[in-house]
Amino acid sequence: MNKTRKEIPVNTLERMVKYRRILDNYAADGKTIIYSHEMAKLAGNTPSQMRRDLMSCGCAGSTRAGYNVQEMQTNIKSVLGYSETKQTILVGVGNLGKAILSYFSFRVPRVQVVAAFDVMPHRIDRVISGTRCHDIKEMETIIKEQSVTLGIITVPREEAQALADRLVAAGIVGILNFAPVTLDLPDHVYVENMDITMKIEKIAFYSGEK
Amino acid sequence: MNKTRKEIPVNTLERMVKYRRILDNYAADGKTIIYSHEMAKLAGNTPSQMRRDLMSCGCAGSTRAGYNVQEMQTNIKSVLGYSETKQTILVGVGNLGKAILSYFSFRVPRVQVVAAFDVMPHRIDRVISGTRCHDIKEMETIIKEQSVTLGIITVPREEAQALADRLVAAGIVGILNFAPVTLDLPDHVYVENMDITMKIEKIAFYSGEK
DNA sequence: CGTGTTCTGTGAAAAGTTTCACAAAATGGC
DNA sequence: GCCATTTTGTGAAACTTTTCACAGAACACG
Repeated sequence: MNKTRKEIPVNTLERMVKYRRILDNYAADGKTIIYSHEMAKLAGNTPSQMRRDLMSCGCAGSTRAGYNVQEMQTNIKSVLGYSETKQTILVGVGNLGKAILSYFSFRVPRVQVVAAFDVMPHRIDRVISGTRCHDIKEMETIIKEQSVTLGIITVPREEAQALADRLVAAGIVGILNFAPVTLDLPDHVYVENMDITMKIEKIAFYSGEK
Repeated sequence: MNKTRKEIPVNTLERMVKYRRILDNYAADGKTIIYSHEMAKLAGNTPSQMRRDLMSCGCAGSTRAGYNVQEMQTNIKSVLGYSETKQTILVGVGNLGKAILSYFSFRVPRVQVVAAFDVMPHRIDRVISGTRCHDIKEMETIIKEQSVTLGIITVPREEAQALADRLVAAGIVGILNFAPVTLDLPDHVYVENMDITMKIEKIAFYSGEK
């Protein structure tokens, strides 16, 4: 799509989101410059990795004077594509779904959750953290009407694949999947899995070994 | 700790958890052997990566006859350390905390959530998915009494660092952090962050580009 | 205006991970 | 029992990511 984008290493991109957050807080304190070692401390990595990452997004610091916070913010936001907003829906308004709705309502700039869906009658037509929950029957209609491109799946495992198929058929091209299954979808759909189980097992594995 | 463990690449380890899940389902269908390409299909990766990963955990297949499912299950469980159970607590019983409690109550074999904690009086002494929520004042006591080593943080961002410090002071050595901050903790503590924001921004970035 | 110090930017090495490609083994059909 | 086929196991190549190490720029201070 954009030349610059393609060149950014995946891992760097993941960290970039974190950097944006750090810089927002840092700037809120009225600070205007920051050194790579300060940022590394805040981000939990090394100064030299910070500098590489900043290079990737076209941030130039100046020797001895560090990096200009505002310029970095602008660059990072431009790299992450903050100029365009992506319409998003969430399906499955259980505890997890609700938690995520409250998360997104005020924290993710470029992603707008336009609607939520569920099958349970008692959830339908309620508004959670500013997002209305609709009957899942209306899903395809709303996706089309509002040009929704991203979907968040927070339904039980058994229902995830069928739901994902429906989302893709309706035109969704990016999915955040919280169900513990591997979704089998066409190549043009970008899927990320949030595997809570995996993370906790990883901690169980590595903790107490250092 | 264990010689075999150290040699397993991090990424392979992450996938191992997924493999366990896949094999559990696969075995439940009464199947006893599986080929690397079948498993790759189920796991969403390539046959050759599968074979490498299986090598790392000491699984040997036999030419033309594939891998023995039960043997793989045993090996993976032994690599992941399923013989010992780790005591875990969760702090912050909001929507996210509740969602995670229901997740863990029946899905993660080696990790046992022994207690939850919150500050809100209306949450205290309630039982969520089999786990009792206690007053956070009792936290240190329960950690010590029950030899808890892992902690899951699902409190608001502002409270996360102070909470993490308390957990570490009480003896916790592994933390799963859902708050969108970088925790600053001693080296001996293993921390994993679940950064929901990051994942959705990543999807927004990559989707629609393939 | 010169010297010492503290930064950045970056080539190059190192470390980590995935993919390729093919030999060797096992199976089934004939 | 032999040939064609399928599948594993694995060296080696390719690729990705991190770390090292240091030249050069900028500033502070005398």
